[in-house]
Amino acid sequence: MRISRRVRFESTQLVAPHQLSVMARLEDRALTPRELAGIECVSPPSMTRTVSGLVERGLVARQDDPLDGRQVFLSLTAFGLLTLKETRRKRDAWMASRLRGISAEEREVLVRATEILTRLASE
Amino acid sequence: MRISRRVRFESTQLVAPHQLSVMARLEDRALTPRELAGIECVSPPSMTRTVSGLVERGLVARQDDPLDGRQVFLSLTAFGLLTLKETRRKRDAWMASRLRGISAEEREVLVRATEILTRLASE
DNA sequence: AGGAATAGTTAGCATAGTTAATGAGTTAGG
DNA sequence: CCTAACTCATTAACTATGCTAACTATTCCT
Repeated sequence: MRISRRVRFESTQLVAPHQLSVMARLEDRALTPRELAGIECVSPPSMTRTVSGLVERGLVARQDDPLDGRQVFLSLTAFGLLTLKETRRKRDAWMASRLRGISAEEREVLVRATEILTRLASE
Repeated sequence: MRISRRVRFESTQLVAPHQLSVMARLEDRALTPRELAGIECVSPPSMTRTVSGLVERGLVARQDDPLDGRQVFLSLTAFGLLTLKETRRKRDAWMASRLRGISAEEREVLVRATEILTRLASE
């Protein structure tokens, strides 16, 4: 929890972490709110609010599904893509400054740990 | 973020994670709200609320500092200690079930990664 | 003795999560 | 073919946890 809070604090303030996570999901392809909610382990209403914030700020666009009137497709706008990249750059700059202080061998440990945890979380 | 949410979800619901973290700090020795706020990277008012919740539930006790009337010492009650241990037991049972699925070598990677991240977060 | 600093709290606000209920759209069965 | 049941997204109302600013009480310092 402490590490998570610390990272949150240090990360850029441009876009909140959970918003950034959603934007990253939309980088590859458009998704529906329900799909996003499932991926992010959040209820659909939560995702609605998160997405609404992004839409208001012009980072994400809603598009009706022509085949299924109930559904909505969400995708990054050009501005959203730019912001995603910029936010990543800033966040990575902070992280890189921390990682410079540790050895290559320690970095490798973190890479492997991330793989293991990602696998455990997805099971 | 996703992993953090997942752990939160799977953890026992007896005590919220940030409350548990505070209780664990008090296991060794009594601390003041301010000290706890510093350790947990949280503002003093936030810590007041967290602690108040624990006091209301009989898990933590407030004691006036006889030497400095401004200060308060916080310590675990007997019930608090019991709850801490029980909550840990449940949480560890879930975590253990996940860790059973990975190799001893992978567990070692996680141990080392934790050490590295703890060091980075404390700098 | 009196002003500055410190500790804890209170009050008010923001964010992000939840469940329950609503409305629109789709699908399937009689 | 039309109605009943389901699905999707959203809204409403509530909870939890963080923050800053302001307040009270105490201590420290000159």
